[in-house]
Amino acid sequence: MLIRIEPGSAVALYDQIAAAVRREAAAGRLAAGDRLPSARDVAESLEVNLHTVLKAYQLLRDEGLVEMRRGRGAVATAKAADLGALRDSAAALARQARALGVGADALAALVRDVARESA
Amino acid sequence: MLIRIEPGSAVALYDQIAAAVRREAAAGRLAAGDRLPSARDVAESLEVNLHTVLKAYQLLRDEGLVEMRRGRGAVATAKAADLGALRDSAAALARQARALGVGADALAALVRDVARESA
DNA sequence: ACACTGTTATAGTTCACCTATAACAACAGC
DNA sequence: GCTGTTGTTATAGGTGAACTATAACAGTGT
Repeated sequence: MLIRIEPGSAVALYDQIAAAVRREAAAGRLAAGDRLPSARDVAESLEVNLHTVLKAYQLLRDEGLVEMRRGRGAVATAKAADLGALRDSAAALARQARALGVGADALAALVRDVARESA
Repeated sequence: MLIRIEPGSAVALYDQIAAAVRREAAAGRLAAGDRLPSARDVAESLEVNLHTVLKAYQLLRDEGLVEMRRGRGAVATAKAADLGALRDSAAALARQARALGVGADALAALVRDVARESA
């Protein structure tokens, strides 16, 4: 499983890591039960602190995409696989936004706002 | 024009203010040429620093939603009105996400990620 | 037993965010 | 032209999240 980050980006490192995992799930490359690479491995690979990776994993756990236990690691849930359809819809929205000249950050802010209203 | 914020929220104040303006635009309550309330007025009204409001306005300017000049204030552009259709699509996506149990923040992160890929 | 995993604790650094104050420059209206 | 309003720029300080570093702890699988 490939995780890449941009160290100089404005988005937090743990957010980038979580997003990378979400992307994998949404692309259908994460079946229920699949193990994520250990936090220590990812930390070493990305040259990042262990806690930063764990924070990303815990964020995904709060979202219900993975389950975590000591000794066993982080395991993808059934919910993770459901993200595929959502990603397709999101891509359609992104195309529409791009046609209107609306950037990624602005669109994300709008979506977050709308999603919170209906919550 | 009504702008409300949550002081204790995790999202930055200037982001909340910008989101409130985007919401107004997306709801069709901002025609091209309409003036936004002056930054000083908003700052006093929200009990927030002037710079915080100006940062929100400058963010909207970078997105092309408003134009700003000294003495004249911030004025909505034609692009602001186009957000209506986008908001409808975003609402549909939000419903789909909600059905899958995906939260607002996770959805926003996914959308930002997808939108950046296609950029 | 042993190596591996996440969990928790403590402590320090860095930097975005927010505030506060002040002066400056362009526009609108009288 | 004068005056008040507006955004712009500058400087400075406080606060908290993010990130790092190190260490010890506690389940899990082999």
